Amino acid sequence: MKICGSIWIEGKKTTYMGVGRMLLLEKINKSGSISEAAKKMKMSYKKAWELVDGMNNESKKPLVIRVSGGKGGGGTIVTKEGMAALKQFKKILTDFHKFCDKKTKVLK
Amino acid sequence: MKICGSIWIEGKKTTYMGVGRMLLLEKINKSGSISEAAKKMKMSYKKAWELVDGMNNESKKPLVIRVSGGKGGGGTIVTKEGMAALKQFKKILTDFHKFCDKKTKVLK
DNA sequence: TTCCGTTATTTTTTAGTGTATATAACGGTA
DNA sequence: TACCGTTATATACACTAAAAAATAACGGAA
Repeated sequence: MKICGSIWIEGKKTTYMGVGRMLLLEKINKSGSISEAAKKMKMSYKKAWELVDGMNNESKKPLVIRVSGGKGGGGTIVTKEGMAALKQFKKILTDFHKFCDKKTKVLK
Repeated sequence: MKICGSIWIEGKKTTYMGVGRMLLLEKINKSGSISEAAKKMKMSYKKAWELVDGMNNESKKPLVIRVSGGKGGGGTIVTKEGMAALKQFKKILTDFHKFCDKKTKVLK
């Protein structure tokens, strides 16, 4: 028996940040491309684009900046705000895992 | 912005206890019937039966006892162990809600 | 024996969600 | 201008998960 769970940050209309979005942002940050990140995630480009678009809409300042056309066809970079959001959520996530582990020990 | 989440107790093969199962058990306890509880939950009987069956399988001692046929067609009662499991999970749930509220306040 | 309402099980239908596919738009570079 | 690889967008398809529906099994009571 083990306590499991999931946690996320809810915005006005949709989810602002969650585990999937976190992993996606990290891969965008590494590759500089939504399409590349989507491949790594084994996720359709459309799905990845929707997640990114949703996050940007929920945030005052965009978490990523997307460029279409130009050198190399364009690309996507994670902004300072995006990196901060990542850090913030990771902290919440580790605390949540601690919470679950603690509750699991009490369980039996 | 608000921290949201869900939490449950995972057994060996499937979920042992969660919010849906908790509500279902409570309604079975009131009505003495899976089919009646399923109606209240606006859930198909099959789904309710599968949840109940799964819980019983995950537990050493059954959380409910089911009787098919007989007076009134049969029925289902929640055992002492079932009530204890309910109480245990409710405690975890309220602590989890506190956790989320606390994290939401820190959020900004 | 027949009736009743429940549990138990199988099959069919439906709804929703993600994927695949195709196409357009973009804008710097050669 | 033509090319390139990306972002952006629409449409059609596939698949899964849930619900709905239909049927069987059960066992006490009349």
